[in-house]
Amino acid sequence: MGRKSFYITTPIYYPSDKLHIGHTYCTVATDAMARYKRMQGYDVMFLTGTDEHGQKIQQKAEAAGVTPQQYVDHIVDGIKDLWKLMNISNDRFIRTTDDYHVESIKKIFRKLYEQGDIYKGSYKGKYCTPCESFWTESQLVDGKCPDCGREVVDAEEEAYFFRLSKYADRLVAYYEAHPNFLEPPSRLNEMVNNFIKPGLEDLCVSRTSFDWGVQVDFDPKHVVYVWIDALSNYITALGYGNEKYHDFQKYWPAQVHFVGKEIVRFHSIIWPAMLMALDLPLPGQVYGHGWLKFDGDKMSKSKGNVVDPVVLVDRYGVDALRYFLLREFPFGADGNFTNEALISRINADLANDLGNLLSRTVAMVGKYFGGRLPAEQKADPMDNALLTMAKQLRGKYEEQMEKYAFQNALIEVFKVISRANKYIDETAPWVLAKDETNRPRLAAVLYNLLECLRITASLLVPFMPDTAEKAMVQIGACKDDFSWEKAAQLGVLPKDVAVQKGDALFPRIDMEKELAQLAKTGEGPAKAEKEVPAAEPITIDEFSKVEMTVCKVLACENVPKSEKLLKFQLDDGSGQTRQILSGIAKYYKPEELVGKTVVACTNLPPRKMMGQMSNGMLLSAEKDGQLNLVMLNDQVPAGAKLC
RNA sequence: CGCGGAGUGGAGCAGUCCGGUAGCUCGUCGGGCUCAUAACCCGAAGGUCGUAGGUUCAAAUCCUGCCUCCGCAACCA
Repeated sequence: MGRKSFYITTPIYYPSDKLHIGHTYCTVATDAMARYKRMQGYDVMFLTGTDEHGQKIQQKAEAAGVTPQQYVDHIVDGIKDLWKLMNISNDRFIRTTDDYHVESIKKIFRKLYEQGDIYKGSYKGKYCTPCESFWTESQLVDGKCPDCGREVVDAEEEAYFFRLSKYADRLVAYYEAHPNFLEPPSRLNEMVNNFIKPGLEDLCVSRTSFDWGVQVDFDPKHVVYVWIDALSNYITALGYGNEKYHDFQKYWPAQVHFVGKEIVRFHSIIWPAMLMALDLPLPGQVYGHGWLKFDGDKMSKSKGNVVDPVVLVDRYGVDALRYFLLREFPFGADGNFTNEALISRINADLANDLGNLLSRTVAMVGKYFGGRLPAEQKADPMDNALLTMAKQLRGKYEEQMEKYAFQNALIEVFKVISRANKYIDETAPWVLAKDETNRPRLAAVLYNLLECLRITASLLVPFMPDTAEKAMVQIGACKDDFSWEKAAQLGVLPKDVAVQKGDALFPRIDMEKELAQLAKTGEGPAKAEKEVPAAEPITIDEFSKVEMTVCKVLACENVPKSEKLLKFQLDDGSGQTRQILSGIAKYYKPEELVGKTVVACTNLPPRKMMGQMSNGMLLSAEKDGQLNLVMLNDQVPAGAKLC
């Protein structure tokens, strides 16, 4: 009963697409932490889930021809399967479409409204009647609709706002009083400089432009926007505002929210302010972990470099991937994912060091003692270096784990594994085995090795649960021998312990073959997945709607502060100069284009970029990162239409 | 002057807050061992710590300028 509680969360993921290795990374880290705390005896609540509302889902569902609920149900099933595959031990899984969550959100919204922290306001702006679009002053172009260029009228769109500004001072005071609230600290500076110092504005917390969300019950035209809907999951999942669960008192406030650095802002500013408004305690810490990049590039679907965890697990096993993710990358900083690094880790650490240590130790017990050690054993001073290290390991490990420094915790564990391998060399059991009189000494050496394996394997449980269990069976230990308490003790296994030879924990991987294999499957799975839907046929009528006009470049210049844009003044044969912006600054210098004959699509709606109008699109040809502007023979006159 | 991060032996990183023998992993080379998953153990080579100044008895570490790379934001119709 009196057990201390530990509440830890992942973000709730947005199921508009399949999850990738980045989500897996965060969830695995949270899982390792949760398992570690359980091992220490905490009453752990580990929550993950999905954030299922919003316009994007609604649109995707429409495109797929299903209801939003059907759409998310399908993806969420996949997410749950993935967590099962990754051996994630979450205690709860919250979906923002769950009834109890919806009920809580309505209550929270109403409460904040009634106490004045949410008020009904409006975006003042302009409305373009033909386009049925709402624009703010700053979006207008020359005072006209940025889409169609027509006149707009004054209009107001009503929305509910959260008084975020009211909490700015309290937030700053809180950060000062709790310097560890946001880790790593560099992220806090970013928040304060970027968002708080310039002044916090009240936050729009409802929408009328789509309806896939929690309806505001006292004003059904509105749905609650993501901030309140999603962030509140951390408390609704405990039963705040609903009757589904009843352990809010027990677990809140959370010890830590693990989040990606892209959403640190919401968790370190909006979420605390909301909690302040609800008069609830703040979470102990928000930890913004880094991102995984792939061969140096940011992962993104469009680059086709998204790593699929399912494929990696199929090839190397779940524990290898879990280990790699937490060992290779410092948790707070960005990391670079490469297949070479993954295989190299598996071979060097898991196969050569850990797996081989287990294998050779168990093999020797089998070979020299038929699988069971004799109780008569003889210690030696040369054992001390190893045994001391093993005994002190738990302390060092704990120190790192408390800082969420998973990679350092694992380094400590593997130092002992490494030392044990060296110990085998120092003691040379195969030499001892040649002389019957050395049997007690030989038995002691092997016993010490088994004890080191027991301690290290038990501390690896949070990281590699399956592997640790396999090791446990092989060294003849039982569950009880793997407790947190016994991880700091020696002499736990019975002196006459019996081992059980098993399969290699991690077979060595042939790096070259494997890389070739991965390349064949297409840079990992990503390329295979990137199936471009077959171009949809269009009719000749549709095609002929596109107006393409030959233009002469009159002038061309860079757009200030823009990396990508060039600004063109074109003669399109109409007698008027046409301005077009094009994102090709990386490929062309402005001066080399003057006088050229180019082709533009001239019946696109005007569009504003970097504060300037663009009336059309220049045609270019792109392949593999190479881009060429379509240029025609200079004989072709301006104004000629392509047909 | 939008915000932020990073430049350390062939590769990937630690060390930078709190100046004082430049450390780890992989790779390379040489040696040892044979219990083990061609694994393990020992040793060696290899670095003007991006660059130019400054502070100091002393700078990878503190200060200033510059260069390069990366992310975020706004643009890539």
